[in-house]
Amino acid sequence: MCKRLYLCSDMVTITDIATALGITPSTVSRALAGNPRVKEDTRRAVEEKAREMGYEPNVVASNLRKGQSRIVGIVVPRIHREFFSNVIGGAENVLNQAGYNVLICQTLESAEAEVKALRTLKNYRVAGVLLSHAINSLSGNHVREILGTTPLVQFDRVFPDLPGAKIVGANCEGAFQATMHLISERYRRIGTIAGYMSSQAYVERLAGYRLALESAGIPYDPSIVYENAIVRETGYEAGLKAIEAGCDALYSAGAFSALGAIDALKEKGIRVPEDFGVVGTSNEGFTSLMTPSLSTLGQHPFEMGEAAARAFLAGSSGTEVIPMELIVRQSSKRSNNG
Amino acid sequence: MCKRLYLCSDMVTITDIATALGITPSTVSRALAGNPRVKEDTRRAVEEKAREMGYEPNVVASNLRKGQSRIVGIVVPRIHREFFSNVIGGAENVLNQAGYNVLICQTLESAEAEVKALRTLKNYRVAGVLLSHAINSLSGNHVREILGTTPLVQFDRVFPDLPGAKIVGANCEGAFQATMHLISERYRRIGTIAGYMSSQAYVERLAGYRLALESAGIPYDPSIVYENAIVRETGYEAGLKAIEAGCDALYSAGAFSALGAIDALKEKGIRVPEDFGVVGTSNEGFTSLMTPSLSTLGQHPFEMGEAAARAFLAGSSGTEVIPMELIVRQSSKRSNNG
DNA sequence: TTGTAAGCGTTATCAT
DNA sequence: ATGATAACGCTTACAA
Repeated sequence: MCKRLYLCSDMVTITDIATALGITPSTVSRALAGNPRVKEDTRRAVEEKAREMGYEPNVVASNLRKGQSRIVGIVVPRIHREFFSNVIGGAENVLNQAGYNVLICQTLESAEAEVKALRTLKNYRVAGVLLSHAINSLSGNHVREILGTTPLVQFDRVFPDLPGAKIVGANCEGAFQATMHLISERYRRIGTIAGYMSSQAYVERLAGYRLALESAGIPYDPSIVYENAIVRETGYEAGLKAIEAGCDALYSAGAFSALGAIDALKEKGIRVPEDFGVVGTSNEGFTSLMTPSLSTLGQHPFEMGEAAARAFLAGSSGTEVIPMELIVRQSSKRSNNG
Repeated sequence: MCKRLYLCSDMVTITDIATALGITPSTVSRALAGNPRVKEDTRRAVEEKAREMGYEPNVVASNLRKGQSRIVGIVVPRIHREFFSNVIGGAENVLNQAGYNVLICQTLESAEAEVKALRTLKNYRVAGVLLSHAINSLSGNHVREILGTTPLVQFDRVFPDLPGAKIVGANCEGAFQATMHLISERYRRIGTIAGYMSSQAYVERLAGYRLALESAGIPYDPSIVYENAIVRETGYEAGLKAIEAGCDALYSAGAFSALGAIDALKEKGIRVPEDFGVVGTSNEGFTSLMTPSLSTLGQHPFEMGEAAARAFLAGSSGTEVIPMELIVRQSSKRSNNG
């Protein structure tokens, strides 16, 4: 019925190869593993037979025996966010080259889903975990308790109290720069869509914003700090409030929330950037395509992913800071009649 | 040194629980697996001890023993494309609920990477594979040879000759509708950015485009069919050529290529939609945000992912067609003056 | 250079 | 209801 008999039985084992060759599984294992303690002839014979029989190694068995796997788990809030999918891309890039595969979990910003994902990864005895926690996530202690001794690299959204490698953006410096830019463009009442204060990244951005104001002699006004989820809808609401509050600019700690704010401004007939300046955060693809194009504090997600992967591979436990880069586009650039 | 001794040794096994309780691993296994053939008291004792010792099951061992895993591999060209990350999201949604986890691989449109990914998944003895092949991918036969008897669900970009479940968009109907829309908006010389003819999805879109033209009595003109990669740059080039060729509209089989075409039109001072209509494919987020906003043939990636996952779970081998939906925005909507 | 044998942690079969 | 035992496929001392 079936021409290539070997391929059909599907699950060829090293024992099958061994018996076919009249040798033992150990030798086959060694030959296939590139162990030098095996005759050149034998190795060739084994390799040929393996190919002929369509052998594919069973990494499950191999992992069990070796007590380790070549899978790295990546846990992110949502994979369809460009920022995160690029982080994943960068990490995968480095990890694949090092012989690792990647198991991706998304938490959809749910703390319970995060716990479940971490537990699942632990149960697979993954070699390590790269984590960016859900916005309202549990404490660092809890993560550590689930993960036990599994190596952990945190990125972007990190628990500062949790030991181990961390890759973070230069949030404070970046927000400082973004806010200074708005000031230098002669905006004077600058509010901020600050994000969730449960996450260190947003705390730092707020700090940078505040620092910029104060260094320019502008008093910090908590009434125009909008602590919100950084999605389009909440950005829209913050935009409305900022208008009410007499703001003429907003620094948003997110990109989609900046978009929402611009929705509100357009709706109210307020011109951007002439009457109102907006700078967002994260260089999502749409930011350069919308009208007015959105000035934004670009992160380097691909590099962040690469850095996280390298930190895992190196077993590092330090904190690496990835610079941010202010990309000035239309939404914050007043015409030059200064 | 360490307070919670159990948590520190990290790898508690059912044998540890068994000895701690003075029973055998078999009983512990049964208790944990919810096997009814175990006394209620014992079950409770085991569960408590397991919790107390911080036991986490070793799914690697379990998988090896059971000869199957609860991992489903998903292979896509690039995860950062919204279309694919939404497919993944939909599939993950369904699969997680069914107790499966998802191993994601991206091929970056490279046939070799695809082979490697499939082989890796096979080596992990995944329960199944959901695949959207790289644009210049190998033949269906080759896929089947690598995967052996591993269940396969193809989606979006499928090999028609390969047996098994397929989830596809209504490409022909959709492209027909998109092109008819351009015709009804009184565009008359309509070109197309057709994509790679090595992929069935694009072949079908081209067929739909052609069908629409012919049904409207417009001759099909191969000289304004631009078979290209559907990225922004090639879209730009196609846009330039379409202008040269005297077109007044383009149906693009991709979204980014439509964007590129509009780049070219803007550069040449040609007004969209007044002088030139454009419809793209795939409802990427940016399409609604750009100016002019891009009319596009929306797919339903999330639903496609769900359908693929369900097809896997059901062991189905039929072809399911996910409808497409024309979203008319500015880029193809001429002002209403007759 | 190769074979023998034990074991990774779990589950399934067969006894008891 | 529980225990003993083997097995999943692979790796690795240790022995030969």
